[in-house]
Amino acid sequence: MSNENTKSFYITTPIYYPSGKFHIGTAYTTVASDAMARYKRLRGYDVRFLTGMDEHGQKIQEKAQEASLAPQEYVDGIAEAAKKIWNLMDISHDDFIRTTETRHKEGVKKIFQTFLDNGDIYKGEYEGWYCTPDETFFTESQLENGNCPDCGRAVHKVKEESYFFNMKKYADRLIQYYEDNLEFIEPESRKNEMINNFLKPGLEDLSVSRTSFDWGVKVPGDDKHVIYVWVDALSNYITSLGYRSDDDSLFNKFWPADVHVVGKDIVRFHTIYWPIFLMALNLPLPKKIFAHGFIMMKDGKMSKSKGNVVQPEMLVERYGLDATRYFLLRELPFGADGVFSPEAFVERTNFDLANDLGNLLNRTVSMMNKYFDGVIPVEGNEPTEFDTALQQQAKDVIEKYEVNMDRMQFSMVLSDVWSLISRSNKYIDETQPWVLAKSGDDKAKLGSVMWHLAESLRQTAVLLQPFLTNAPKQIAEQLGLSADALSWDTLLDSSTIAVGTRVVEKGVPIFPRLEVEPEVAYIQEQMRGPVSPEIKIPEVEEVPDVPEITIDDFLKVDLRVATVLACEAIPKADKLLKLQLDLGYEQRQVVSGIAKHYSPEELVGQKVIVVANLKPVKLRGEMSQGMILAGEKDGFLTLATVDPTLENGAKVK
RNA sequence: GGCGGCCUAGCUCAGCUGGCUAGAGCGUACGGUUCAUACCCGUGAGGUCGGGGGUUCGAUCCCCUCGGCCGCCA
Repeated sequence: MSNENTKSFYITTPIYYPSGKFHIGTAYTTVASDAMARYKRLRGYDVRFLTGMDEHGQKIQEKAQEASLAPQEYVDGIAEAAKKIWNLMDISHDDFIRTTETRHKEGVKKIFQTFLDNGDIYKGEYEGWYCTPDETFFTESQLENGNCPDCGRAVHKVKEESYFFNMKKYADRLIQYYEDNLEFIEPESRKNEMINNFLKPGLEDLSVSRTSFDWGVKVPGDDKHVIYVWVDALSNYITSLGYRSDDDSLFNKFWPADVHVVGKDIVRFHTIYWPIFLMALNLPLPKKIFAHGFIMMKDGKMSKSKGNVVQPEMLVERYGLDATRYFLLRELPFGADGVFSPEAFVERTNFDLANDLGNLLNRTVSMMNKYFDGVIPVEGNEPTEFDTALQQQAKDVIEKYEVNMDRMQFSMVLSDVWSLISRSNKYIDETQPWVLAKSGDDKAKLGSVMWHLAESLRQTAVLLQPFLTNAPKQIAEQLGLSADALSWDTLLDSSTIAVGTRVVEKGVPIFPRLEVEPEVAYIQEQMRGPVSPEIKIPEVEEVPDVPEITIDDFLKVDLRVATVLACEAIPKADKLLKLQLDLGYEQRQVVSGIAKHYSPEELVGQKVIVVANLKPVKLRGEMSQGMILAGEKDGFLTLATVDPTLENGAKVK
């Protein structure tokens, strides 16, 4: 252990943006990174695991204002909530960086200054369209029907002085780096996307400052400008290590990072901008960017309006942390999207944890007590074919485990570990200990069977440590083993279980079996229910400045009640639905941007309000004669409803 | 519209550079067992590997094409 050649391992999660809640997707990223960090520690690496919060930006400034808080107070509250949930999830991070901390801000200033000094940054003028709620800029051509392509809300034109980073200068070097480091971006498909969509067509310079708000790090020597999100946020990976501070020993030890774990939505920033910033700083690039997928629900993405948001706290509180972590890491292939369903969660917990693993431990402990007064017997002298098969399985699993762990294929690793658990259950059937117990003279043979079971469970416990944070300890406790018996080095050391080790007298099931239907119903209920009050930020609806109109202006709008007769999606347009409406006096077709909020089926038969005298327009090749009204909140659209007794064609005023 | 990916048993998915009777889990039918959390173990049924064409001695795996789904970009 006291080896000065100990290898280091630096792993990071993204720093999360305080949008007011931590759903299960955020927990997923963090738990997966945690599993990797724990594994590397288990293997003797000197690990540094970083997570944190991205606390600057216009949106936060506004949210704080709405909540009548200073921005700092606002983010302080959320940072506390974040720390609380990571504590709940047993996240073993070594550091928690907040971009509002001095250590970070000082680092960012130095980094920006270097870019300026080296001529990588120049001052220019930015022109584009800005979506305030999304805090994103768009070019003219990116807009959809003149609105934000992400959320469909109105955008406004902005033109401001800005600093730009000259990306082109480093593009070739970056491509070369991709080629020299084939495993830099995983999964590989993400790399192809970056090359085909950004690098091949040529990089555009990146705007790296803003003057429209001031909640951020000021540009050195130009207070009007705030350093914009990506330079600020990405730098956390090195400022947290004390890069260019008085003490940069951590930086020297841990940089370059071994892996930045990110969601697939921010791959571009981590595989293009971040490496280029590092090149401009003349620093080595991270070894790997691993992009994981999203947790989807059966009916698509999680959203409040669909009532399918899963809060990790809810799962942990009712089913325990291990069951929650197990589900996330086992059910979803790391790197691809996966689906959460209450049924799958309950079944995984029952089948894998309760029936296979929990029950194996329980029956083993029970037999030790029944046949050997609770003392684990010694290994037999001559292994039977069953013993050999069991041990071989363990060896095979360990071998695959190491390979797949390095590839961060957590679901595969767990599946392999369960093949050892299954093999152990089968081993009991093969050896039939209860038969051996009856024929008194096979005591040694029976003892050997018991030893093999204990050993196999011990190995399982060792292997599960990166994933489950309680079960391995519980297994060791019930078997009467010390913590030392769970170190990686003991995996294949058959002398680890000390002679005379005594198991607990009564093994309590470590994973109680769940009743399927009530629990599925419970989870569904929670998903529908009000968002947990855990992190409640008072929200005040933004009241936009809209000029007053007269009653005459209003009467120009011909609003009519109509019934949706038919509705279908428009191919190649994921936001648009084509509706056939009955206005009483006529039928007409309207194209509406609500596909993300309503399915065609649920709209048929609905009464809606139509702007009947809107100038017809062609959208995606389809005529739209009018517009249906919907209310919007946080990007979610809800149709304006009408009393069903109002007849089609009735005027609304 | 451009680039890329996917479509394998009822369900969710494995199948590396083409080669024995195409696999796993769940579900299902039947059987075994009792140490155990009504758990565990075994056997069977079930697939024209999206459709069509091609290359090859041989293709789920390569090429072309059609259809459906998805990702990134525009």
